[in-house]
Amino acid sequence: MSKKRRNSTTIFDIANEAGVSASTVSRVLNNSMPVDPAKRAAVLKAVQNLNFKPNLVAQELGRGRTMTIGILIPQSASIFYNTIINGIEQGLELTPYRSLVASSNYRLEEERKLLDLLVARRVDAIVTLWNQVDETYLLEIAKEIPLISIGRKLSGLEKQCLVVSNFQGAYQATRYLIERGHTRIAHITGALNVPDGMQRFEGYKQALRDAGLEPDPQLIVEGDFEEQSGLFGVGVLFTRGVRFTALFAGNDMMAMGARLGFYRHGMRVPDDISIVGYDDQPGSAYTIPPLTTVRQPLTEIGIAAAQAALNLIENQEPNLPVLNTELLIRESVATVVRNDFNYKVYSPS
Amino acid sequence: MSKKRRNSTTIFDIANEAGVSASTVSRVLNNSMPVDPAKRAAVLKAVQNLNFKPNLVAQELGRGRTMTIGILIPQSASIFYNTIINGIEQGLELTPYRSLVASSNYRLEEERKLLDLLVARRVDAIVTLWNQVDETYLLEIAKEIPLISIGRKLSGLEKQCLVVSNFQGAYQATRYLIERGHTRIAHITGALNVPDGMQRFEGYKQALRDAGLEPDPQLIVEGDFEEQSGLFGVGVLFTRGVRFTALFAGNDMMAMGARLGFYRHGMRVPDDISIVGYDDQPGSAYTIPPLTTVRQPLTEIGIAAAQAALNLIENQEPNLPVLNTELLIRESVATVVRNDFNYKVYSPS
DNA sequence: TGATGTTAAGAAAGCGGTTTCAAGTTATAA
DNA sequence: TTATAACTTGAAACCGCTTTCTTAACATCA
Repeated sequence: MSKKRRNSTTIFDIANEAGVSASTVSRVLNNSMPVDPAKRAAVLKAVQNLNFKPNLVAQELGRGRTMTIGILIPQSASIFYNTIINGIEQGLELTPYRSLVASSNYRLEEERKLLDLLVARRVDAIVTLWNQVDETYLLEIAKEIPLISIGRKLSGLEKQCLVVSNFQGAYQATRYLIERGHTRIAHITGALNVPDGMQRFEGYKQALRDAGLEPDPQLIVEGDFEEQSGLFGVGVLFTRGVRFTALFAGNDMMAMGARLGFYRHGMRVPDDISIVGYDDQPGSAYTIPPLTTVRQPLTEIGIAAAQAALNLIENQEPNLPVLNTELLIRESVATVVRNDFNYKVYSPS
Repeated sequence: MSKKRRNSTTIFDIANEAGVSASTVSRVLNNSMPVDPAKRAAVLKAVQNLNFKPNLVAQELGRGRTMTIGILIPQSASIFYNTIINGIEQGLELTPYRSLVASSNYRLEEERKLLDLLVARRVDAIVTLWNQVDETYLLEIAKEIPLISIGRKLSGLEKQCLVVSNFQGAYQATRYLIERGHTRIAHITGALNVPDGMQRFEGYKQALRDAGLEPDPQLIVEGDFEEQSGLFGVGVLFTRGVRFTALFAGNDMMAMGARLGFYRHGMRVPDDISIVGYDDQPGSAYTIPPLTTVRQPLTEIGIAAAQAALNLIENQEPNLPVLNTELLIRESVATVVRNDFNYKVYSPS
């Protein structure tokens, strides 16, 4: 069980081979101090000969810094989060820092454990994505380690939080449908126990009200961000026998589910029904028809988070920007000639 | 720049507080040896009081093992690879091992660098996914560190490689189309400079030949696994003015691109044209219509790889299973009444 | 009861680097 | 030419744990 693997050539072997001291080897390898060219060459040759790879673990311990930014995400098999991670890595590219990602797969206790793990690994900073850990615990950690929170506001730590307004995005989407002449706009919400779902829901309602339309409970179905619930939601709307010409889905996955629902009922998009999604997930540009949706600047978010984390490490202001959503207009929305007295009526099959 | 963060409470602080030696603290924390219950309690209390989190880096150095499996993937923002990673993590769940993933984003030099990084981090084993590094280099590494290669055969290391037959999957898909009465089956290939693309292409051709159909170059377009090339491929087929009733795409993304192409030309799927994809990526069950596709058992691949890596660490046979593809029949294929003299003819709008 | 075998627990030696410290060299200035 | 400053470089301490070595206390057996 506890076999050690203590064999690798060390800095001392190099020192031997090159006829210098270990300190010198270290200095050559790190370029941390001037070294006699001849010795430097000797060291480099020895490194070559013995195929020496410095032990990063030892380096980290010796230096007391790991040059690592820990990233905590809710789910690894998600392009959404991974796009942000890509952004973070882009932001780290020209620095000596690396990233270390941990995924909780939506399990709360796991999330906390992984957070502990990152701390135990002594990462130099932590970036969390839509985490759900108790705020007090997180604040505790933030006292010790530079922390950036994406997708979740932490009270007292506003400057270290980056949240793209869901409200605004949903408002934008709904507003757009209204402008295209839709007045009966259904909404399949995201999970309402997470802020994003709720905030998008609020944005939807506000846009309606601002246009003088009262949100109709009959047009609202609670979903959970999964395709399944989009499909199901359409079923619910149909069994309610309610009329609507457009649907705003809490995210693209549900939009796709809903779109399948319409397909099953023989309804054409956008001719018979318009759809707007949220997230612009990869593939949304290739749905039938290409989906109009709200895009969050994921890569930019990642880059900004990385920069902020670095700033924090250097004891500077995080300096997070305000980022906004963008409505990507594709082909899933049709303009309707507004006619308040003559809605089309859709009924199940 | 080189500010150290040498503050955290150590095992010695605990030892002090608890009135025991550091060794004892270690023994309590690791349950590695029996310790007097009173002292154990004292240690545990001290750990509580001082909110002690052992330094993982120091542990790793001290033990000479990191309890970490390094994973090298070509792209992080890909559900395909991440599903395998999930599998690996599942396979590691009940063990003391953790995973560390590194993504090269399809950059060859980066791939090699990351491999070096994993080695430098002294991971206990490495799992590579469809890597492209020079084989000799990889074999070199495999001599030092237990290595499992997924998606790529390494000569001389067959037992440590897990490759699900692309040939078989493609054969299966094509065969299915033939069985449903299709004889004019187009193929948009994957990137032909990677084995997967080529092997699927071969499987397609073989299935045709085995059915007495000669592959028609006019029906074949080279793609690159991206949606874009699927869309483009359909355009090419149309401008060729060639007739076909079915399309086998090298993967689901290209199938989606192609599907959009058909949509643009006003063709219905599957009524006018049948499609089969490859990979069963998430969302493929929710395309319009739901896509018939070839599934690779990704999670199982991951689990198997994890187990094999662990075996290797324990100096046992890797024991990788043979895993097969599965054809998921959904709704994108129609049966045609076979009529060799009366193909439908499709021409660009 | 004395000799021997077990055990618990502290001291100390790693692990493989980095960095401080001090000494030895060489360059600079007077 | 000599005193002094500026570098290079090796020795040694250190990072925070684990693990071996040793010793002291205690149990076992004849």
